[in-house]
Amino acid sequence: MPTSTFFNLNDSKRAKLLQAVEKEFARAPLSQASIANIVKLAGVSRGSFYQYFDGKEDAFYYLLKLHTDKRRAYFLSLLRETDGDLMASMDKVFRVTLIELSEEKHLQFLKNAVLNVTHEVEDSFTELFLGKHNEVDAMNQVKDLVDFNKLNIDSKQEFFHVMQILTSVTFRNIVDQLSRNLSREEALENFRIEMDLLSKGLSSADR
Amino acid sequence: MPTSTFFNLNDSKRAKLLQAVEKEFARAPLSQASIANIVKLAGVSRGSFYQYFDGKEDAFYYLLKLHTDKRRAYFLSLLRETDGDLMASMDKVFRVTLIELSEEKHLQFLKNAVLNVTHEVEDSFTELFLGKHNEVDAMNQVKDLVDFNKLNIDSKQEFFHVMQILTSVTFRNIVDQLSRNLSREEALENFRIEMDLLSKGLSSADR
DNA sequence: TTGACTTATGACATCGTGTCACTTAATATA
DNA sequence: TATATTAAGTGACACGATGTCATAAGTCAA
Repeated sequence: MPTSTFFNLNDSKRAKLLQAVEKEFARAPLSQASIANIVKLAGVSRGSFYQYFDGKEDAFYYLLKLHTDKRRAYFLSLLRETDGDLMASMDKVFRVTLIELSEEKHLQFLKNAVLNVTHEVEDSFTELFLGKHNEVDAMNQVKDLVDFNKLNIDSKQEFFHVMQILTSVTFRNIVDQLSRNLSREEALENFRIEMDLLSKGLSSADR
Repeated sequence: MPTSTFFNLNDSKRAKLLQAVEKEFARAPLSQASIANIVKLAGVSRGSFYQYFDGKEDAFYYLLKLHTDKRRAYFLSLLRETDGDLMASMDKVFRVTLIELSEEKHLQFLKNAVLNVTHEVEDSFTELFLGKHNEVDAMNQVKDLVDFNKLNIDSKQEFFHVMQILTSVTFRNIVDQLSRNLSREEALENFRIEMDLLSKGLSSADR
């Protein structure tokens, strides 16, 4: 996390910094981004950067967190709108993310993030839906909203795994769309097929 | 891919090189590994290294490929043994991988690879089961072996997506085991639950 | 004004990368 | 065998990036 010094900054300076960080991480993936570029863009000295952040990873993950926090809030609002229909909410969030990825100005940053996904990044996306493993609140928040009757589960313990599965598959679909440059229609169709398969089950024995 | 010069090397020298590469990537993840260490371990000059590989990424992915090729062959043999039972084969491959990860000497290298998974690494693992997207052969090899009657699919097109789903979920379970340091029992139990859920379907509506 | 504390700076030591002119070895050719 | 040609091996070097540190500048309260 950024230091308190960073959060003490006045709004405009903080914003300028974040803008510079985003621009650099949009230009290049984490491993190739350079602090020299960030400080040049932000118009601050190299020393200052290290007073705000631990290093470029710190800046990167903070920025990513800002993005995922927003999406997470959106996901929760969807759960409310759909009376806790998990599959429907997941479906909607996927669609909206696809559209945003092909439009919004943050595209290139997110693309770099997704395509160079490290374990931490993937976790960060998992948090999008589940919240931190230790942050019991966040997980419970989702739990409270979901209508379990719409799900084919016997115990509440299984719910956690349903979320794991849905997150893995959804995330993979997003990565696929970006890396294989699928059209939006193709990506949506692929996702629909996989959600159907998940709904109805993969094994004929269980029918 | 390594250069032809590399493949022209005599066996012992090539082996020594690969050993050095593996040792360094076991010590540190891709981004922190250094070529200086590799050449020191292998007893060759820096210039030579660049005559064999394009850079450290090249060496890393080549080594990873050697590992996944082996596992892929094993997966195919399992499909033969189980008369094309996809779920059972997947289950077995997961179990065996877990055991190997906690025993074999390659543990640390694979751990570093898995935990710092970039998109390419994940793809590489997907290839484990599916083969390269362009390598039609490999995908067909799997297709030929799988008993479709055991799967709840209407078309052969859906088979591709079944594989995608199973791969994502299995891969995520392996990552989880390593990153959260689960006991083998916990990891197996989690995986069993998720495979069951996948088999029977997530939605109550489809029952 | 002084002192205490926070913020800002950029030069610097250190390390890693990729290249290149050059040497050495191997192989072919006459 | 002598010579030409091609392949393999080398390490010094230029370049760029990182993280630190001594020092300067700003802020605020007594």
